[in-house]
Amino acid sequence: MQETYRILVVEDEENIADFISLELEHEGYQVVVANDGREGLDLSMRDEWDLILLDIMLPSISGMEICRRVRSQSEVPIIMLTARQSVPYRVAGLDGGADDYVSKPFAIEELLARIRVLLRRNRSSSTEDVVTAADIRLNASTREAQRAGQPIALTAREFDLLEMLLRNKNHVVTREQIMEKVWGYDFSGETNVLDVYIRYLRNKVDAPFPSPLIHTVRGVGYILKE
Amino acid sequence: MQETYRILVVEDEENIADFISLELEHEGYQVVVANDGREGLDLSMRDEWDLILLDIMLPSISGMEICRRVRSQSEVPIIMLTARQSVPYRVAGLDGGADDYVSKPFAIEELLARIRVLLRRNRSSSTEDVVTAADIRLNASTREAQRAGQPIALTAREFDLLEMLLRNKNHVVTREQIMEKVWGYDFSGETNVLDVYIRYLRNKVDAPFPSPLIHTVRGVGYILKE
DNA sequence: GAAAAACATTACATTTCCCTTAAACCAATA
DNA sequence: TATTGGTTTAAGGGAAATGTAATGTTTTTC
Repeated sequence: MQETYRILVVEDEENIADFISLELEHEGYQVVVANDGREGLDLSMRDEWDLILLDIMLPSISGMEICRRVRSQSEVPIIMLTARQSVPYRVAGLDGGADDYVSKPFAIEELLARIRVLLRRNRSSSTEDVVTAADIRLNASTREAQRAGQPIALTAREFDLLEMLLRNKNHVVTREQIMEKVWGYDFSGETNVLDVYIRYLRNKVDAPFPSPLIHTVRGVGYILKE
Repeated sequence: MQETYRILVVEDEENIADFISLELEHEGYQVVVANDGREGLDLSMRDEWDLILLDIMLPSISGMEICRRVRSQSEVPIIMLTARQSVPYRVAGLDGGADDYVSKPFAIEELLARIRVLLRRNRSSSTEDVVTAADIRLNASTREAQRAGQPIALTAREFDLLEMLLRNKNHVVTREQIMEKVWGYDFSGETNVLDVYIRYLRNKVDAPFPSPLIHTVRGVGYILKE
C-alpha cells in the first residue's frame, strides 16, 4: 500500500500556485494551497503535512516567519520558493530552517526532484506515527486526533479504541479482538464497556460530521469505513 | 566540546578544489581533497565522512557512479557539484541519491549554507549538546538552562527531566519512559516523584512565562510543546 | 408477531490519575 | 555536628476517566 503524501503550497501568485498544484497532483501528491501568509501559517501549524512549499515573499506574513514558527514545533521538510536571485536571501532561508531552496523561475522537473529527495529522506528517519482514514487523522506520537482538520479531544481509552479501528480500517474487528487489544487480556466476563465507548467515540467522531465512519456489524463487531 | 566535521571534496579542477578547500577550512571544517574519480571512490568508501562534495564530471569514474556506490552502503550527505545548467542532469543527480545540488559557478556563501543544512540535519538525530524547543535552550555540557534568554537555575534531576522532555519535544513520553531514563531502571514501585518534579519544573519553566510548554496527557504521560 | 438476542443509551458510582503541599530523608559541606 | 540544598515520601483533594447497571431500541429467530 502506497502512502499518499500531503503537500502544502503557500504561494500568493495564483497562476504559479495553480501551476505547481496541478503538477504535484499529476505526480500523485495530495495538495492544498494557501494564498496568503496568514492562511499559510494556520494551515502549516496543523501537523498534517509531509512537506511544505513556501514562497518567501507573501502578503501579511513572510515566508521566513512562517518557516521559523513551523520549525519550532515540527520537523516537516520545507522548501523555500523565491524570485530573488540574491545569495544572501538563499543563505538566510536555509539557515532559517528551510531544508531546500528553489528560485523562480524554476524548472518543474527540478522542483519535483527536490521534493522526492526530501520525502525519501523523511520516510526513513521520521519517528512520527500518523494513521489516517477518510478525513480522520491520528497522530500516535502526540496522541492528537482530528477530523476534517478539526481537533478532537479524546481520552486515553477512546484514543486506543479509535486507533485500533483505524489501523483495521475497512476490516471488521470482532468485539473479542477489541477487548483483547484495547482493554487487555483478562477482562472480567460480562461487561458492556465496549458499547459504551463506541458511543463515546460516535458522539465525538461521527455526530458532529455529516457521514458516520463507525459502523456496527451485528453479531460480529465493528468496522471503520466511509 | 564542538565536533569537527570531516568533509570530502571530490573535484578534479585543482584551482576550484583549492578554493573550496580553503573556504571550508576557514569555516572550521576538516577537509580532504580527492583529485580524480578513482581516488574519490576509494576515499569515499573507506573513511567516515560527515559530508561529501562531489563533482559530477570527473576523469575515470563519474560523480554519478560514485554517488550510487556510496549510497548503496551509507547515508552520508552528498552535495553534487557541476557546471551543467541543464535540468535533466540536476534531476538525475538528485534522484540518483544526492541530497543537494549546486551548479558552478556558485556563490561560496550558498554552498556553505547548504552544507550547514545537511550537517544540521544529520546532527539532530544523534545526541547534541545544545537542545532547544520554542524559546527554551538547554546546554547539556554546561548544564545551563534558559528560557527567553533568562537563565533558569535547575537541580540535577530537574535538568535531566527537562532534557528528556526537550529531546522528545512534540512527542508524548510515557511516565514509564521517563522513570526509566531519568530515575534509572529498577525504581521501586509506588512513587510520585515524577509528579513532584513536574511541578518543580512547571514552577521554574512555565509559571514565569505567558505560555506553558509542559502539558500532561492524561493516562499516558507528558509532552513538551507550544 | 412474540420472544430473544444484540446493541444503544443514559445516569450514576467508582476508580484512577494527577496536582499540591508539607514533611522526612539524605548527603555534602561548613 | 549543624546547616543546607536536593531528593523522596506521604497524604489529601479534586477532577476526569472509566466501568456498571438499568432501561430503551432495534434486529433476528422461531
